[in-house]
Amino acid sequence: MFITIQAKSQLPLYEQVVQQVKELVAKGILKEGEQLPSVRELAGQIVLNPNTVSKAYKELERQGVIMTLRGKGTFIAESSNRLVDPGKRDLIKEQLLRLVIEANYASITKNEFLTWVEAEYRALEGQKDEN
Amino acid sequence: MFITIQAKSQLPLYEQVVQQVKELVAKGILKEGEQLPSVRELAGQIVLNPNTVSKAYKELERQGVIMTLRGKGTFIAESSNRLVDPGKRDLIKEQLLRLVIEANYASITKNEFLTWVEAEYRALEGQKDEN
Amino acid sequence: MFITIQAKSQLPLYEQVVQQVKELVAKGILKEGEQLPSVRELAGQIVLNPNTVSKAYKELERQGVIMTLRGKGTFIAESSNRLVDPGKRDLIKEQLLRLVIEANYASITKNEFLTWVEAEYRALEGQKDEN
Amino acid sequence: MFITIQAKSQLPLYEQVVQQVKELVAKGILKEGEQLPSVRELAGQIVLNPNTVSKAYKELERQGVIMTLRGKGTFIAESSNRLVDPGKRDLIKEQLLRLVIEANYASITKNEFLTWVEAEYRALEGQKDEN
DNA sequence: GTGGTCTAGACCACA
DNA sequence: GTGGTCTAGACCACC
Repeated sequence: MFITIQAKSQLPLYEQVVQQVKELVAKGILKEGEQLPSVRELAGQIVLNPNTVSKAYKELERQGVIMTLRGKGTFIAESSNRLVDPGKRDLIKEQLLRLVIEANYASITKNEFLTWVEAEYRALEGQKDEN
Repeated sequence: MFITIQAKSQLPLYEQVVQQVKELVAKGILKEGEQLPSVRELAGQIVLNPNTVSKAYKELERQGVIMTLRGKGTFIAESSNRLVDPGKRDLIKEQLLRLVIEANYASITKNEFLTWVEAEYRALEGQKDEN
Repeated sequence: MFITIQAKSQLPLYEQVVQQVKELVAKGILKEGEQLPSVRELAGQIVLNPNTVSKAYKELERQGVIMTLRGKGTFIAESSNRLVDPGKRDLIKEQLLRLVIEANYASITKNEFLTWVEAEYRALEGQKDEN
Repeated sequence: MFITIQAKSQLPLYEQVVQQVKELVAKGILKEGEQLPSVRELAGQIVLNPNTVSKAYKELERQGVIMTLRGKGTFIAESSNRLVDPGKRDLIKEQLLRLVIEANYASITKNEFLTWVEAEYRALEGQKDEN
């Protein structure tokens, strides 16, 4: 699992784990049914408090991205089990508005911004056959 | 001043004020030199504690979006005085990556996402003659 | 009277007037016995509320830099009448310490700082025969 | 942490904290990575409201002097992260001019003033090996 | 009237 | 435990 944590980021540590697992799944690097390292194992690898990793796993499970089989371990769930929070679309649109305004203040042009979006979607689509 | 606060949002109240003022300025609805409502006045309008509004104004001043004249009030600053925090571009790119992944999980297609970006940039450019 | 006011400065407007009059006196541009413009006159020139100018004159009078002759006007006082607040030396030393630390954080070298001091003292000494 | 607050000073309490932390860092007494006392702890020590200390820490963080790790505490930042506000040099020069004029009125000679500057710069350079 | 500072005390998310 | 946010209410300097 290639997860890197930045202690200084404003994003909570457990959220960083959540985001990166979701990114790895979206890119097809982690595939359905694949087993994740245990909480303690991952906590050791990325030097985090196990409670923090546990919180990340709980959130991932809530979203239906992973599932825990008691006594067996944690696995990537089937994509059909994913949960999309109601109002998520609106929330994303709202956050996008904020981001565009901030980009505008940072003198980032529309074209530059669009290029970024394209690049990031392309990174996802490359290996995304099963999503 | 058309500012609306959503108590339920995860975004801090003072940040909501900051964002909305920046949006109004970016859209040209608030113009350079224009006076903002006083801290107490705005606090009354949007039903917030004056300290919270004050915090928002302080942050806006730090970013060079507004300026305060002692004893006189608060005004929209010249755009040349704007301050962009170092590393802001990278931060935006990072947040955009997160947003694209979330959009992907919410089944928002690339085209849809791009359309949103275009629309929001257009809303900014529409009235931005003097900025 | 060559006085310029910067509305944006954090220094109070009346203090700016006080400082600049003291500077003009220290440089010998305003000489003992010379008459100052009236409060209203000066307020008109530098576009300030007369109350603000009045406050500046009161402070200058308190420090013994100027004196008011009722019905006649306001004049530069004799230097022997000047008042130095007790503890002023310590206060200046303290402020200098703050300034040196700030200079240090702004990457201003000792030599650069010393050069500035020399230059500013020289500007005062040039015409200062009667101080 | 040797911080002392003077209630009578014209300088705001939180600014006194900011200045003194910057002084301790500049003198090398507080080193990179070192942990600062918690907001509540320092507030208790110097008998201030935690909010006031928090405000000081926020300002120090804004200047890149310290950094906070969520849930962990506050630490001295790497000196490479320091932020110098634009126009800071000019501001310092301006304040220096004011100080020199005040010194002049307080009968402080150029040599005396220069000696003070030298002494204070020396106090900074003495222990600054790793900055 | 304006904004700036400070206190007191509450609640919350994060680790 | 940590810092972050918010409210309520007070006092002050400046204009």
